[in-house]
Amino acid sequence: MSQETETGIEGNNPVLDSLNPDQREAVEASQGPLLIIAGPGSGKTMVITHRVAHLVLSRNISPRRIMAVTFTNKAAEEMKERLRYLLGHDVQGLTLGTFHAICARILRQHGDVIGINPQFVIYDGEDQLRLIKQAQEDLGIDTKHYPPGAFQRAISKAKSHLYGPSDMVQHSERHIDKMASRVYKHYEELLGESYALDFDDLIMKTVLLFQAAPSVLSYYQSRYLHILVDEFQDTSPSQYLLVKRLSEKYRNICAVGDPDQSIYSFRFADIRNIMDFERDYPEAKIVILGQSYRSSKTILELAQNIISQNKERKEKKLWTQNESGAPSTLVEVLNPEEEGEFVASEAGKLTHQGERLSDIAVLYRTNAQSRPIEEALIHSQVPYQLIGGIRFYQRREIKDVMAYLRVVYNPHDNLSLDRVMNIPKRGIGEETRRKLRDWAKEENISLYSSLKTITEDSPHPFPPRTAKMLSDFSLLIQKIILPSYDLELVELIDLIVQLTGYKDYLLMEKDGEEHWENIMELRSGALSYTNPNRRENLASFLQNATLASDVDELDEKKEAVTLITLHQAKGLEFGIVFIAGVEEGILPHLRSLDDPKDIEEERRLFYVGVTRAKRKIYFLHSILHGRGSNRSSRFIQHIPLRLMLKQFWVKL
DNA sequence: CGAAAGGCTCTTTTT
DNA sequence: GAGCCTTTCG
Repeated sequence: MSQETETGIEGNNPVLDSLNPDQREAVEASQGPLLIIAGPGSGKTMVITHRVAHLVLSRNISPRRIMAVTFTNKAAEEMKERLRYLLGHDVQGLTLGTFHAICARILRQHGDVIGINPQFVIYDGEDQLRLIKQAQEDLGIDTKHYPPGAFQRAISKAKSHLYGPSDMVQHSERHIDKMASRVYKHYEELLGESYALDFDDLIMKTVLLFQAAPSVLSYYQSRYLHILVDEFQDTSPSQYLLVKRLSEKYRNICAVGDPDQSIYSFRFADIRNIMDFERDYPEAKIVILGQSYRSSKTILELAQNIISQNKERKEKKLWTQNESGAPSTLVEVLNPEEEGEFVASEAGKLTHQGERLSDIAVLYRTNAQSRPIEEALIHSQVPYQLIGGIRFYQRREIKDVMAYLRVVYNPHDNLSLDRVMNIPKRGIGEETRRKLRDWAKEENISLYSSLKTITEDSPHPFPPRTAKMLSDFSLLIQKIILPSYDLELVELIDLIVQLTGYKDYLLMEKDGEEHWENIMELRSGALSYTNPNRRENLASFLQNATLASDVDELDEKKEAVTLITLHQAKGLEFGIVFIAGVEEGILPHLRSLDDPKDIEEERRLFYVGVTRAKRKIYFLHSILHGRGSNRSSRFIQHIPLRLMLKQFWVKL
């Protein structure tokens, strides 16, 4: 995939010479708001990177004065890498990262203005759910009748729109909304007591900080002469407001995205942001990147054929100078197991034809679909790498150790302390923990503080045996916390594992070895944290762990088939792409069937999948699925034969 | 009151 | 199959 210079004049500007006229325009327009609508494979990442390089090299703008927001940490890393190449040295001072990472940094630095402890910990979805559950219990709201997940969603939605608990009921008198508002309010109190923020808080509180402290806002506004936002179609209202505020002074905001690839509405991303952009910045320059350097003509045409069926969209022309390429194939198999077997067998054939496994991917709608494919690949000894599923940092044993580390970092993190209190099992059960929570609440102190006051002759509400267990645990935590300031991160992990007997605990259970190996992997990850400031090390280790995404783990060079969800595949490309489960009920997903808007999003998701491919796509449709039979997806109903062949696959 | 074992339900996508 | 809950035993 090499891109030729189209100017015909051999320049000496490595930042501009490799670009086509549209890309070049997008890179060079360095004054005022700019909206780049970038079709799949149109060199979007290159444009953003070169734009930054151009600002630094040709416009003499200090990297310190540029902010670039990416969708994943991996994208940020890659961008850093390419900038290093273009500039010939490391970029110093550039603000580059995801919304969450950038906001976390701002809040650690200036959050104290609105009462945020700079040592805050970040709660992920699971932590969030447990805390909401606790909030419900405190309020006496039955968690069975009112599932915590529903409140979690409601709260996340509110936060993404910058609504506080009281805003929730303002527009509604419904019983359930009132209840949600109460849960939200108490959940906030619990977060505050633990010096914790959830994902949505990172964005929301940053906006609130800017509102409460104009001087802080003005500092950042003056600093950031240029702001770039990638994947703009997937920003939430709070994220959009954030960049809008930040760019108010210079109005040099560059938004890059593709409405046809908007697939995160469930995370409250709002496609309207990209429309609002033109309204909010009427003077905005708009550049459309329509030339694809990725896909063959056949694939691009097929993709257009699919996406053009969406009603809610603006037509945009895509073209390519790539060759026509082979038609794609719709493969009908019997069941999901055979889907896997087909992939395994075809991957074998493809490698014989000179394809590399690293250039093959299997895309699917739901994580659960990966299993039969994995099994077939294992059986046929085809190496693969699975992205996502049960994420590394989400595994129980990893979260256990991380919880200990969090307690060391911030002993007031009640949730983590509560988690760790009986892991490994040390006789402090559910009932005792609840009693301790209630007691701490009465005394108006943190769990940690209450734990420390328990001695033989101090007043406490526990029977002697239980009190002994609690004070023993308290001493154990002291033994970890006290030396922690003098220990390397790895030594700290070792100390935790050793003092708690965590290894034996793990090995007692089934698959213990496997779990223990994960701990060892965590340990080797900790080795790379070599900041002489040990607190800083711990802080960034914890933060990176919670903000890490699955795609960050992807290794493009690895000689293995990549297994990945359609959502996570956004932004990636592969020579050969298999899309599994191209069936009604899976793609489009069952849960989207009754809302045309959701169907359109599913179609965009399918479009994202299709446009990952450079040379060939296999659509897999298994006729039998779980309990019943499935029709093939409506998304492939009207694709002409010259673009897509049909094939029945029968296992030999 | 805690731990272990067995039965139950539910399962979209994720920073 | 994983997490959640109930049951039963210590």
